[in-house]
Amino acid sequence: MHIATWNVNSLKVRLPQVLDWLGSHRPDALCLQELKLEDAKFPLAELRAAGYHAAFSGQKTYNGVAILSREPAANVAFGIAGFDDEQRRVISADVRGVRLVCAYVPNGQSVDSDKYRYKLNWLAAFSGWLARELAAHSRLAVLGDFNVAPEDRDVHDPKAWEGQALVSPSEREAFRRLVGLGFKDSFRLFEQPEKSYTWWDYRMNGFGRNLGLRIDHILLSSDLSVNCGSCSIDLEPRRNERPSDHAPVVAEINI
DNA sequence: ATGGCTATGTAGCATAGA
Repeated sequence: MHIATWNVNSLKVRLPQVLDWLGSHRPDALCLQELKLEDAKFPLAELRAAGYHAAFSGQKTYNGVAILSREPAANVAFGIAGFDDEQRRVISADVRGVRLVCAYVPNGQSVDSDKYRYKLNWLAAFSGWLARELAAHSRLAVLGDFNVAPEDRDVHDPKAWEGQALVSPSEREAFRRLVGLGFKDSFRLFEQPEKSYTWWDYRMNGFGRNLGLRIDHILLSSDLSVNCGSCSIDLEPRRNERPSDHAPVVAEINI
């Protein structure tokens, strides 16, 4: 079973690339973030024609998440139970007996902003809810744009980023606490190339110079992680014309 | 170097992203 996550930064703009990618990789499930479109404009027919079902939670202009799957998803749920949030950032569903949580964690902007406080509150609520989800689903995967680079090796220039949003100690602590509920960062289960990142700034030829951050992750519960055969970042779509600023991450689970 | 680039909403720029 192959599962993947990709922040597409507008599904409207990136739809041809998503369809291409689905065609060449045929994942069992693909989690998308930053759809930036309302549900009425979700390209269901095009995805169905490509052989994929979709569960989605969209929003005009901002946010929006979806789970695409070859087999229809079951038990679709929206948001974080017990945490009221206008922003469409979480969708969950069962695909082939695995509980998938697709998440778009807030960016946080800067550490002295309201958005940063919202991010930390959001992560606390997310962790509390995931603890309950983990108790209910032994086969649980959390995929998405976490907007946290967990360690200095996930940052192209740790000195330059020190103390900023995405790498600040409080965010990293929140990420560690979340993983500590009983997950593995699937990417770190394996030997990986140095300077592996999933996001690069559009400006200053960030991708060409590999000035990136690893902020998109696939977290696996113990029952899944022991059966994880690989996890890798697919750099190819970042080389496309009009690319998303994020690259997809793919994990293979032998179940 | 507080710039640089992209997408959206909406009509010349503002906001957001990371």
